[in-house]
Amino acid sequence: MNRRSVAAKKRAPATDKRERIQQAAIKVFARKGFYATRVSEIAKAAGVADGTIYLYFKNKDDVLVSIFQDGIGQLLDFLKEVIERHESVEEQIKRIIELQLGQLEAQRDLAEVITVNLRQSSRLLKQYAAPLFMEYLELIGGVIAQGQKEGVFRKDLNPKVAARALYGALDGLTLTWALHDGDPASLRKAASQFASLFLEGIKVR
Amino acid sequence: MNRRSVAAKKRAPATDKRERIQQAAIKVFARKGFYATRVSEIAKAAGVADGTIYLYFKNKDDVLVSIFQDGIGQLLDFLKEVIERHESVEEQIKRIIELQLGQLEAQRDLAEVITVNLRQSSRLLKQYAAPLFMEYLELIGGVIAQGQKEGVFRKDLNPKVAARALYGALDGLTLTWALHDGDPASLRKAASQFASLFLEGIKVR
Amino acid sequence: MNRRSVAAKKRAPATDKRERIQQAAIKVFARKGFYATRVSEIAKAAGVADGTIYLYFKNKDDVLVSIFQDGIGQLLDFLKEVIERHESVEEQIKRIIELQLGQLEAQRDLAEVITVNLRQSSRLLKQYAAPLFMEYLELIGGVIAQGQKEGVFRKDLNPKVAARALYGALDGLTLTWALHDGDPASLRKAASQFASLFLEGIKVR
Amino acid sequence: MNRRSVAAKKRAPATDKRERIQQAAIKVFARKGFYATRVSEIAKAAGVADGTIYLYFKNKDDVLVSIFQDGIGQLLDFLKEVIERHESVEEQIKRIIELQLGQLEAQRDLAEVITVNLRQSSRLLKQYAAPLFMEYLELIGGVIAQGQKEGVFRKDLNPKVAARALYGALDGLTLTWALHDGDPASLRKAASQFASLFLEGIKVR
DNA sequence: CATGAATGAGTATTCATTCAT
DNA sequence: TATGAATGAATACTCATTCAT
Repeated sequence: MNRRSVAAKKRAPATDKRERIQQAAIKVFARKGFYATRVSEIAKAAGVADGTIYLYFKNKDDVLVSIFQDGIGQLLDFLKEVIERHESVEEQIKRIIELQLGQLEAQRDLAEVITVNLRQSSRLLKQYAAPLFMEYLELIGGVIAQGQKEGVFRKDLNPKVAARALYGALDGLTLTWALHDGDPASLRKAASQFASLFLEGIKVR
Repeated sequence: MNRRSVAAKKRAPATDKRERIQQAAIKVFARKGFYATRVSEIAKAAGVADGTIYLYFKNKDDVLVSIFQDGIGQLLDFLKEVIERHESVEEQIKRIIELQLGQLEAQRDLAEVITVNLRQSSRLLKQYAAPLFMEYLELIGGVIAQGQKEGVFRKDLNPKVAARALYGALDGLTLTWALHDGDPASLRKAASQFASLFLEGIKVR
Repeated sequence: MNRRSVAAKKRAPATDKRERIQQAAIKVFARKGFYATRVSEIAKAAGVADGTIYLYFKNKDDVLVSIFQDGIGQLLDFLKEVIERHESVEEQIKRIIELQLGQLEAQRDLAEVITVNLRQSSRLLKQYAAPLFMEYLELIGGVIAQGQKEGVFRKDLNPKVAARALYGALDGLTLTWALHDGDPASLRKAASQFASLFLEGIKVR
Repeated sequence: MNRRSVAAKKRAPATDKRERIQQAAIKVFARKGFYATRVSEIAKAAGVADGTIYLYFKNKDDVLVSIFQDGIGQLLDFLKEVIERHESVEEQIKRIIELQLGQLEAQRDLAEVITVNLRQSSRLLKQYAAPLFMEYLELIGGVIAQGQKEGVFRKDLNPKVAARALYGALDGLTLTWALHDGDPASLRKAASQFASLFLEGIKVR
């Protein structure tokens, strides 16, 4: 404990700074886009020198990737929790929807970075985002497959297709919300409406 | 026909070259992404000199925008046609889904450019894509509202939310398809499955 | 005669066009400067196609050089006439001053092109302008030397120095006039005042 | 002294580099002209990287303008000193002539840059040079006006015209010297001869 | 003679990254 | 760890010139 806190004294400020840089980057990326953002702008927004960024990240790409990984990683953790809680699959789907939209609602800038900026480099998208994406989609697909096995969800739908459609719909709602609206209430309302639409569509009648 | 060929004598070569540049750009953009693509690469792929591109487009951005505008414009035209044909709203939704997926299925590179590359410049996305995008969404929203008026679709769903979700789901299906799968059959199958899911979810019971 | 007029039918329009291009170039050069002027702008101002300019001039430099040569050439011709008229040297100096200022007063744009634009290319200045310049200066120097021989002008002044100073003073008056004033009357008044100043300064007392 | 060296610790290297770039630019501009000079050539001559130039100057234009401003600024400072020393106006005129020619004689390249290169961009000339130029002319004009008030100089000459002619003559002498001669002695001799010519011409008899 | 579409060499400027302090 | 001055590779775009018609 003592050792940890001693170590913390040395690590904490560093972690702090890393996070400060990430937060600054999220803000600037959201406002100007990844390519239009200068490393010096991130540094300025984070209150550090340009060179300092390279002490915490390999390069500019790495800053974006780390933001995505941390963001989607958190989402994955939450998702796993939801699934493990053994609720009904129907309830799980509801939670997934609330989670994805709710998570981002709280961090509009992060939402824009993940939905928009990440696509700015096909290379990054394919290399880093896709695998995590697939993991996320597979978890959702698993829930749907489980629902089919339980006889709750229609069996004539490919779970992967349903999962992709679900994710895409949520991404689309987030995108238009992030670009135009920005009102938290509207996103929450959209979430519940879409949940109803999706569940009615997928449930066995 | 005769008239067309007469007109062609003056316009065809120019239009031809413009289109050749666009097609070349679609290919290169899809492969390397917008920002990573060099103007000289587009020129080379199109078989023209670098400077020639600037006789047909204002700048590199303009090339991307024109691709999107022509692509989405075509989609809009088809969509309007579908709606005007006075089919049932249910049928219209089916056609919209087939249309959007079918249109892109035929042009995988274009699909990737529109779903991925366009988001590479927030500025372009907001400035040029958003308006056409909104028009597209409004047309879909109109179909849904019409269905509600006819008593066919549930009235507890906001047409705009449903439209965005629909578009997003299709975009998501296209994205994963363009990035991973690429098999035309799978996209068509996904289309019919998703149509069923969406319609079951939105119809009045 | 008949043959000449027949030939004229073929040559006249050509000469016409050459001059039209020169006049157009003078206007545009004066307004935007040599380097900032596009060949296409000259073409447009002259009402010809870009390529046509290359039928009458070797290149863009050649257009400027030809303007200078024709302008200074005319000045040289007039100057020789003045000297040959056997007036008193004092009278000749007066005429030179009136000539240089008067010639340009009538063509303000040409004045700016010669005083300002020609210096825009050191290469052109050294290669084409300098020799003609020297000829001009030598003519003036000759007048001064003649005045010294006649005992009218002070012998303690190097004729070359006096000639350069005379030319420079006139150039300076023209430059400020072309850049700021532009009122013909003021240039004429300046001419007579400077003539008085210069002659009083050079005459033997 | 001590204070200067302390300040130097922080400022000197920067100022040093800025000046090194200016000196290099003067050399290259004089040899090749402003437009024909590549930024990379200046950088190479100054022994810095291309990008470094942009840490000290806004752009290529700014390099030229700064050279002129520093050069003419120094001349203005000296000129004010001369005038403040309360010498006779006649003496002041002599000093002005010696100053302008002497100043440049010591720096032939700077002379060529100021007399030739500066005119290469009408825009720069009008925007940056003209104001300082006018200040210089007004100082000279003031000396002449003072001489008229004292009854030493002829009152039938417009002080502004006389000042412009004086400046132009000196500029002309410098120009031909910089382009052809280059012998310091000849410029000094020309200075005294021209001073005599000008003063004899302007003095009341 | 005249055209103007096409060419492609040529360059100022930016900005991610480094490294001496 | 932190800095930020210096680097220099990399590239969109321009525009004088050509040449097929």
